[in-house]
Amino acid sequence: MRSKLGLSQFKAWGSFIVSHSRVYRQVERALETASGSVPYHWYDVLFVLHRAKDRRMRLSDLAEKIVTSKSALTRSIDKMADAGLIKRVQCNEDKRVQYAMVTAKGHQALKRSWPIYRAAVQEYFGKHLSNQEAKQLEKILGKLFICDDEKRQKDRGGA
Amino acid sequence: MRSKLGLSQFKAWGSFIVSHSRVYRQVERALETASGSVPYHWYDVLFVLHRAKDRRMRLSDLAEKIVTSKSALTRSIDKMADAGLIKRVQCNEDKRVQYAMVTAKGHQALKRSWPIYRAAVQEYFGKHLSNQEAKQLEKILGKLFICDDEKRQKDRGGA
DNA sequence: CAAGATTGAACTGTCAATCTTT
DNA sequence: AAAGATTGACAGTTCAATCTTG
Repeated sequence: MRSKLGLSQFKAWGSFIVSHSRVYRQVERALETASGSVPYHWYDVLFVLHRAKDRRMRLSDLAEKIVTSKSALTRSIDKMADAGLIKRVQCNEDKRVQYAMVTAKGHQALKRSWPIYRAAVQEYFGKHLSNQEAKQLEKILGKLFICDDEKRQKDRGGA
Repeated sequence: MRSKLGLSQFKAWGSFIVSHSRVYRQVERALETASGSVPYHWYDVLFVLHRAKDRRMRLSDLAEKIVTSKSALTRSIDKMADAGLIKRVQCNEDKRVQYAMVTAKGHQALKRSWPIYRAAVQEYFGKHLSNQEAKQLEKILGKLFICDDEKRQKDRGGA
């Protein structure tokens, strides 16, 4: 915890940026080009909603979970609703609130996309790491955002 | 090296994605909002050009180094040239080739931005990692793209 | 025809402004 | 006035088509 950026940290930063851009793009592309799968961003939305209580979530909460702005989410949700993968539901207690809810079709899309997603993550990421390396990596990267999460922790056992 | 994605690897992937999006955005924003600094993307271009031979590089090579498409780079370079930070230079031997070259003004912009960039990387990334962790991280992440780099290695000691 | 680079059209994400509800 | 969400204007990205040179 020094106040000035060390060389090791700077080099690690470089690897972080480069590895992410390479790997992420490849996974993204794998999902885009495979037939029967949804774009990464949609996958993410479906995945989070699927695990949420009643398979629905407030748009604000969803925007925090996945990482987008509210306005971007509004637009994604519109498109996904057009595609029939999710449904908008108004909240009765507070009419400002909109829920996004996975539809049966959305659930199917998630199930169809999962093998493609899994295979891509394995190919471009998992394949290159031993179990030990993967665990180390998770632990180290966790330090980068745990501080944030402690602030915005509204996630009450929603795993 | 298994053929199926393991749980450790999948969890590491999750950390990878989340940590990157959080950290990267914050660094990006730090550069955008600080006065006298250039956007991250421009910084990256200036940084790479600055270290290149004669402070210039072919657009194709540059596009490979930083991670963008050629068309995106063409447009960035145009804007940066408008801003006076880089200069386009035609190649005499092969008139298809365009070089991008850092100008004095570009060099100054790089120097002005560096402390801001360094501070942001330290604040949102380096601060959270010990030297050992940083080294481990770099080593592990290196495995993710070394395979790619071996294929496209045209980088003859350009460090 | 291939390689380097550029352009146009379409798309996506972002900021600020706005609308509704509390 | 603040919170949740949406919209319009705009900037940046991408794909395919194009232009020029080799």
